[in-house]
Amino acid sequence: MTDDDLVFKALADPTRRFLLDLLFQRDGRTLTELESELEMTRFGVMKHLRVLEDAGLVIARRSGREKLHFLNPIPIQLLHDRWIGKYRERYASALANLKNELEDMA
Amino acid sequence: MTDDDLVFKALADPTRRFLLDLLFQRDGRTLTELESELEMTRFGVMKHLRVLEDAGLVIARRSGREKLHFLNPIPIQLLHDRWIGKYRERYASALANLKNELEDMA
DNA sequence: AGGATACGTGACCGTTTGGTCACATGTCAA
DNA sequence: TTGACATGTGACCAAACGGTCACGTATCCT
Repeated sequence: MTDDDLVFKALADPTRRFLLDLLFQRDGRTLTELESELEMTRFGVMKHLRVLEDAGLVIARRSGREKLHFLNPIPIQLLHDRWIGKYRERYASALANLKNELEDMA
Repeated sequence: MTDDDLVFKALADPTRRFLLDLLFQRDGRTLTELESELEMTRFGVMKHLRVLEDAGLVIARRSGREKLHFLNPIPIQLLHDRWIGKYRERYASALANLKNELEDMA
């Protein structure tokens, strides 16, 4: 499985995107803290965090008996650079074409 | 299921991303034409195209006995605007912070 | 020391997903 | 009009996924 695929798959679940949002608001939270924001058992949240870690979207650091979770925006940046960007360019050129057609009609 | 979720889920499969790439190269292809590029039966490809259509990433038009498929970059643009963009900003500011720290060390 | 706290593992289970197939419908062209 | 072609439907199956639970380990605090 390629890196991009891990990231795309990780982003495919709404609970995981919500976790990213939580960490976006405030970093360095523990598992129990994140769990308290979700209607789900600790184990479910743990599994999701695992997927996010494997994709590199979350980086965790042990501190005593706690595990602190941090957001890593770099995979999303890379995804954008080598995949999403080109489709946005097409969107832009599509808009430009439409603009030209409208002007030709006038 | 929200629109964003449909798009994320559609993008989560490598075969579907490959189909988008094919349509990005050249639009308006028929199902059989797309099938010939994949190691998969026609039915598998049909299912994937269905998912892409439901997410709005592909728009199809019937022409006689053929069905022509077109790429629609707008959902990706929207996804970027209201989701991916903010994580890229954090990436940018993280880079800026790193730069500052390096300069302070000098 | 010992109880409370925070996290981890493996098994388990229902649902979704990716893929195939038999069969059916609509369309073109001689 | 008949045969070849292009797409569609529903059933089916194995694998992956989302989620829970019983149990276990490490750490803190008094």
